[in-house]
Amino acid sequence: MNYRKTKQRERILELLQGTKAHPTAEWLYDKLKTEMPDISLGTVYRNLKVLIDQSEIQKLPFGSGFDRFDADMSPHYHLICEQCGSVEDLEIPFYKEINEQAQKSSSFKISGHRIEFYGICDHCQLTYNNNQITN
Amino acid sequence: MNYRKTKQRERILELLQGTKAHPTAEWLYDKLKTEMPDISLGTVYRNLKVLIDQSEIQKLPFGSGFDRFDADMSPHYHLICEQCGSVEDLEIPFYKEINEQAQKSSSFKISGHRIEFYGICDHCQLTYNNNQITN
DNA sequence: CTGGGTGCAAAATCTTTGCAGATCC
DNA sequence: GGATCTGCAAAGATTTTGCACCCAG
Repeated sequence: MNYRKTKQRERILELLQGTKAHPTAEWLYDKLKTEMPDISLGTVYRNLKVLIDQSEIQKLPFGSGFDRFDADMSPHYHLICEQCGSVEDLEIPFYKEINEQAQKSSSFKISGHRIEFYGICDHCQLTYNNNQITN
Repeated sequence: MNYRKTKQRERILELLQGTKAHPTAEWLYDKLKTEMPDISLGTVYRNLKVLIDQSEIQKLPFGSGFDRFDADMSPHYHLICEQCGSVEDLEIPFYKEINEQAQKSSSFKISGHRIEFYGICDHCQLTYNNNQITN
């Protein structure tokens, strides 16, 4: 993609760089509407995608995708395949201590944590090269 | 809530206990439809909620909620307030080594990880008691 | 000029909910 | 019998996309 420079994208990046609020698309949209009354939410989403592609920002995905459900209630971590989206359990010990370590650096009252590892699953490792070629 | 025993809920729990796939609601719905052709997605979602309330299962939330965006591209972790949903950066060193440790226990090709800490933010700690009473 | 970008609105995706009838205890 | 549950369908909530016009390079 040969991206151009636009006012909208420029301001979205500036807003994100100027806040610690980890904004949602809606938050950015509301801010921008005061200075560009005609801007649309679609434009915000499209530009966020471009900025991610340019590695200017990152997405913390809480919203898109599917919720998943797990009958294993023991504390454990998950592996997520970036190719096919499959989720597996990771068999490593649960780091209880990490909560206390985090607590030292924050005024939050920390009650728990969650770790997800990202990578490529067995099945996709076998077919990955093919996919690379055909994409 | 005084929950009853129903075929639908029973089977949803059995299916979740019998798989390592970390299913989505849709996956469960599709499986169930072969044995209960009239079951609805709404029923699946409602029962998942009940099972969570009963601590029989847990939700891995990738879908509900809002995506958030962050212009800080350095590897870092996040704190999420369970009361108000606000997100803050956590100032602790990034554990690069944890990827290698996880790699030893998995055949995934691991490329990264993400940690989120859950707790109550400063502001909500101040108002928490009030909320408890009024809720 | 021309391909990328925009606003608008409709559509897509995932989840929740109102309602009337069915079911469990 | 009455509270809980169900199927159905509509509504919510969030994100994506088609289209016609616009604008940066």
